[in-house]
Amino acid sequence: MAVHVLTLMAWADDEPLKSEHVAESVNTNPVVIRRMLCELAESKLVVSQTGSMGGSRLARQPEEITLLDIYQAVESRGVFSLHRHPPNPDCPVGVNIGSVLNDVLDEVDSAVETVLSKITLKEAVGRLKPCVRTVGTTARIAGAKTLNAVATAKRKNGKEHTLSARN
Amino acid sequence: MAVHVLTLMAWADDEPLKSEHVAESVNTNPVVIRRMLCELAESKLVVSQTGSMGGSRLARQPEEITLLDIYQAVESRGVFSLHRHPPNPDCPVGVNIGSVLNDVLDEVDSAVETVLSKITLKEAVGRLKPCVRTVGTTARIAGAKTLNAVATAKRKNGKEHTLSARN
DNA sequence: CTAACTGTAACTATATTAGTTACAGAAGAT
DNA sequence: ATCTTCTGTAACTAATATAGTTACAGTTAG
Repeated sequence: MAVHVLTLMAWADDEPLKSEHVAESVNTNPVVIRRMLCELAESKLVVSQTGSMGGSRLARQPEEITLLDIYQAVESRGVFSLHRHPPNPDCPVGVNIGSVLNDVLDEVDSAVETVLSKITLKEAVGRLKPCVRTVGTTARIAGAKTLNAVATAKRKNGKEHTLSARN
Repeated sequence: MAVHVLTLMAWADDEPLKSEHVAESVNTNPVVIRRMLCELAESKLVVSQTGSMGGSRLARQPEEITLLDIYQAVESRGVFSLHRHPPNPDCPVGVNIGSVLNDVLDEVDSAVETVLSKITLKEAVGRLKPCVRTVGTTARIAGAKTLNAVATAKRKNGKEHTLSARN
């Protein structure tokens, strides 16, 4: 989800976006977005401006933000987690399995990080654009204003709920 | 946790283990173990025998089971998941972000799978043994019987709860 | 000063997983 | 045959994590 949010901002091209409008695109609540933006701000990925005409924009250029940066900013735990209760210390396997698993987890994590570090936000937007083009070039030129319009249009509809997601 | 269970079995060297004893080592409930064992049995990683003197053992040799096999048997969803609700289809970014993210998710998943596929159960046990040796060689020779003894010893103590885990 | 924003606390809702109790059925032991 | 010791599985409760909601204080442009 955080990737979605930052992609929006990269797409809006330095125009500050309001949490309400971002929420419309992500199809969620503005507060959820603001919470996430706070995390992203702590990691210096976005800057927000309070007050009227405020909003959030990227703190760096899209080519200087990788998916790894985003992942580290919002994801607290690693890819997998260990036992919820510690294994039995009286069992020869139980005592030592933890350190073995931790080594494996470290290997997995660093593999994931390697993949994510190779993808920048700019690339993500690039992967997006070929599809967007089919809608028409006006959307691209309009930038942030388009999002605004979309949000306004959506506001009059009821809510709907369907699938599942975290990024 | 599944890795823990299968490591126990590899360690027990083809001796069938009872769910109750495995549960003692993992420090959880026998039913939780049996549920997991059922999943592992569906994936043909273990075989179980009902009835008295029953139990479970590995269906293949430890060197023929990788952590990827275990991961795929037990973990239903990929490493990350997508939006819990679908993004706004009226937003140019919202419509297309899903397919972009799916591509990324696929890359991440295959990186994880590559790492896991390179580690066999036999190796996991090997990483374990240097530590176990410090306890004394008797434990190693005793095999399944040792687990039994450990379980019996533990049974008289109260319960305790502390940390966190999934594999 | 006011309107339009963000930041954040406090709470509720939902989903996933673990743990528990209970019991039917399988197979060795007698 | 039947008792005992196991697995398999259903049905429920508990714990945890995340999302969503409401509410409001603080900030800034006009």
